[in-house]
Amino acid sequence: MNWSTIPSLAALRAFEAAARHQNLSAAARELNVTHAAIAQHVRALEQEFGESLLVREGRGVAPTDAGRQLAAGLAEGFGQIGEVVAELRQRGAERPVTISVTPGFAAGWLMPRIGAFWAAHPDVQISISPATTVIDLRRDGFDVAVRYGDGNWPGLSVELLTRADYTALAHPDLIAGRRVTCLDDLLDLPWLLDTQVMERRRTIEREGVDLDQVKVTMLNTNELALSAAVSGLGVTFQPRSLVERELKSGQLVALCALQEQGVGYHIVTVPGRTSAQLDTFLKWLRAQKPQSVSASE
Amino acid sequence: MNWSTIPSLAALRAFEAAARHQNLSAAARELNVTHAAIAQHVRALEQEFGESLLVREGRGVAPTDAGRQLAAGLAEGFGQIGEVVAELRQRGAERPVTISVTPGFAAGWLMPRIGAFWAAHPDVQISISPATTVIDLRRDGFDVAVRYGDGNWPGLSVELLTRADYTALAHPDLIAGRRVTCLDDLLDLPWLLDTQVMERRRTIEREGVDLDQVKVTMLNTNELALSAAVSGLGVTFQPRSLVERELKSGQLVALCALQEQGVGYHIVTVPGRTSAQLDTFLKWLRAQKPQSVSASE
DNA sequence: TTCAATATGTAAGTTAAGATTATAGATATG
DNA sequence: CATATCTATAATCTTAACTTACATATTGAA
Repeated sequence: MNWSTIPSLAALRAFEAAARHQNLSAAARELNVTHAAIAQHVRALEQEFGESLLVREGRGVAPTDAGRQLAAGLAEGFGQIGEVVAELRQRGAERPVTISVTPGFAAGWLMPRIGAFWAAHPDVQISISPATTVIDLRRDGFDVAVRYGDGNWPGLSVELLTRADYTALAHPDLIAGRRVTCLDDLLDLPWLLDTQVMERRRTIEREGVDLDQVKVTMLNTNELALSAAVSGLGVTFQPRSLVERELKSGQLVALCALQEQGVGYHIVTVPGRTSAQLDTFLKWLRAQKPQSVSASE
Repeated sequence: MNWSTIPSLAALRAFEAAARHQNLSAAARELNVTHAAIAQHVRALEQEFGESLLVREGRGVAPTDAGRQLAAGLAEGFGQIGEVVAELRQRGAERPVTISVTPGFAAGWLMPRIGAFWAAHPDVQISISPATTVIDLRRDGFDVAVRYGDGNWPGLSVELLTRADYTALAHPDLIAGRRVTCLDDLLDLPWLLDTQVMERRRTIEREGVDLDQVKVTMLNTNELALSAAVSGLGVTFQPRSLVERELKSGQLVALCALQEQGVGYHIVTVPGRTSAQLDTFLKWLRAQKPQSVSASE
C-alpha cells in the first residue's frame, strides 16, 4: 500500500465520527477534542479529495454521496482495527502471569510459599515454568524470571530477591558426633554433586578445596543430589535459601557457609511491561524478601 | 467504539508495516520516516499492551504471537481504509467536471464555444447542467457554476466572466427603415417577454418605460421569446453576450443597450476544491473572457 | 419576535505527538 | 575480519493536531 497517497489517519477518523453522528460536536465529544479540531480535519480531507464530504444541514451536517461512501469504508476499517486491539487487550488481561525459574528455586523456595499467594489472590493466574536454560524474557514472552547471578543483565530491570548463601549440608546422622567448622572437616565424607551446574563446582573450588582429592558422587541432577543428601548418603551444597524446609524439619543440617560472591536470586522483569496481575505478583514477591538480605531466617 | 482505549493510529500503522516487512528499516522507508520513528512507535505499543510484539532476530525483527495476531488484524483494517480512499480518488479522477449554468447561458454562450474545448481537451469530461434555480455548489456537488448577478456570493470564489450588456434586439425586417436610438423608438412594436425572469422586467422598467403602455407578448420561456424575435414577431431583450451568434448571422440586430447595473455572468467555484480537469476547464473558460470586459466584439 | 441553547466556520496561538539526529552495539556476508 | 546493514535509544527539533476565541447560523420555546 502506498501510504503517501492516504491522508492523515487522524483526519479520516475524525471524518468517520462526524459522518456517523451527522454532527461535528458529537464527534468531537466522542474523540475527546473540540469541534474545531473535527472541522479542520474534515476541511483538510475535502481539500485533499477536491470534493465536498459533509454539507451543513440545519443544526448538524449530512454526508454527501462521496462522504457516505468514504464513511462506510472507514467505519469498517476502523472497526476491524478496534476489534483486533480489543482482542489483544482481552488476551493480555486473561493471560496468566508467566514466571521463569530454575527447577531448584521452584522446588526449594517458590513452591513452599506460592500456596499463600494463591490463597490471597485466587483471581491472579500464575504460570510457573521451571527451566535450566536461560530464557530471553522478551522473546519468550515471560513476565518475570527469578535468576541466579550477580544481577548484571543489561536491558532488564533487576532487583535482588534473596542471597544464595551457598552452604554445605548433610543429614544429621551422617555427621553425628563431628565438629564441623569448615569444608576441611568434611573431606572424608562423600560429596554429592550434579553433573550440570558448573557454577557450583567453581564456588566450592574457590574455598581452596581440590575436588580430585574428595570422594565425589556424581548425580544427574541437583534434585537427585539433594534427595541423596536427605537420605544420608553424603554432603550436598545448596543455596541455604532453597533448603529452609529441610533445615526446619531436621532432614538436613547446615555445616558451613561458602564464600559469597555477591550473587543471589534476582527478580528480573522487562522494563515497561506491566499489568495489574503482574504488579500484584511482584508486590507479593517483594514482600517475601528476608528482612535483612544478609540474614537468613 | 471507544477510541480512548485505542493507541495512536500512527503507532499501529508503524507496527503493521514493521511486522509485515519483519524489518524496521524497510517499514521506515515505506512510511517515509526514519527507522527510529518506527522503533519508538513499536516500543510505545508494547508498553501500552504490556507485552512484546516484535523481538529482534538477527538482522531484522520477528513478530511474537501477539504481534502476529495484531498485525494481521491491522493489515485488514488499514487495507480496507486504503481501498475506500483509493476508490474515492478514482471516482474523483473519473468524475466529469460538473458545471451548472442557466439554460440561456448554455445555449447562447457556452454551446457556441464548448466545441473548441472538446476538440482541444478530448480527455476532459464535461457535464453541463442547465438549471433555472440557484443551486448550492457545495451541497449539490458542482465544481463550477456560471451565475448571473452582481458577484456577491459569500463563501464562494467569484470572478467576472463577461458583462451581460442587456440589449433590445429584433429581426432586421421588423425595424426596416426605422432609426432606433432608445427604447422610446420601439414603443409601437410588440415586445416579447417571458413569464419567468422578473429581473428582466425590472431592468426594462429602470429605463423609465411603463410596461403597461406597451403591447407585451408573454411567452413561457425566454428561449421562446428569443425564437419569436428571430422570426420577426417582435422586440426581445437579451444579454448581448448571449446573442452574438444571432447578431453575426444577421438574424437579429441590436437596437439599443440598456443600463448596466454592474451585473454580469460570473465564474463561481468552491474555494479549495480543485482537480486537474477542473483547472484545465477554468483556464479555458478564463481565456474566453472578452479582451476588455466593457467592450463587446 | 426575541431570547437562549446549540450548531458550524475559521483565524490565531499553543502543545504534544511524531520525527530527526546522533551514537552505540549487534549481525550477517564477502 | 572488515564492511554494510541492521536495531536501540537518548536528546533535540518540527509540525500536525489541538485549543481558544469569536463570528455566524439554526432551532425551539417564552
